[in-house]
Amino acid sequence: MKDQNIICPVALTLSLIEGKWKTLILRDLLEGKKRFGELQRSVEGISQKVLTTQLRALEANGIVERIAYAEIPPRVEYQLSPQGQSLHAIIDAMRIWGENYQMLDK
Amino acid sequence: MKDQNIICPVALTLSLIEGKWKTLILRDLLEGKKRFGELQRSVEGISQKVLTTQLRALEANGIVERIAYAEIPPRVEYQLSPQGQSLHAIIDAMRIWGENYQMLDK
DNA sequence: CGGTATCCAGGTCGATACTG
DNA sequence: CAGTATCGACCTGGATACCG
Repeated sequence: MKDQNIICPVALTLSLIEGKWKTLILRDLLEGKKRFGELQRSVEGISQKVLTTQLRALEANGIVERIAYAEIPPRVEYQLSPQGQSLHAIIDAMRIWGENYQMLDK
Repeated sequence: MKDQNIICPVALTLSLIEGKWKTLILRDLLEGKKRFGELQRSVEGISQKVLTTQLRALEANGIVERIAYAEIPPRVEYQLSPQGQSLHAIIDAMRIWGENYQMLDK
């Protein structure tokens, strides 16, 4: 957790969802529960290591929940926590803003 | 502009406001027009070089406007563009979310 | 299947010095 | 006052190989 987050809640929120991949992961998890392999396919171009890192970070921050089944072969599912679900409105707002922004050319 | 922004408007929006300093700069500019030196004092800890870089990036993306006066000593003011103003709701939403998040300890 | 371990490349940020 | 220039440190992310 960065130092500035203490004084700037905006930076706090942002720190939880920023980065090259987190929004893409969240976008997919907003659709519902997903397995590790599913995420790796839907978040195109991400490596195993980085997907693991990002999911661990989201989990540590209470945004996603990890459910491991004791099976052979192993199965692990990820889903948004209630905290994560509550980001839905913000992500939607950013999506809409981004779509408008795109239409003004650039 | 990153490649994924083409397919993910959320990532597009995020790319414009993320980073260690941009939210802090935007937070201050939401209050109104500011001079370079004012920003450097209110965004505590930022170096001249980085503040310049960040402002240039925000300007290039149409979020802030730069007004230089041909005076001695020089005077430069920065203010949000209409596009930048339209981020207000999103930044507010993130601030509120962050405040709630903080209260759940962590 | 769902990870770790290792090593490396690129970019961002910081410190410092200098300038119109 | 409001920058630019230079150099170096750190950190994120990428490639690849291996593991329970």
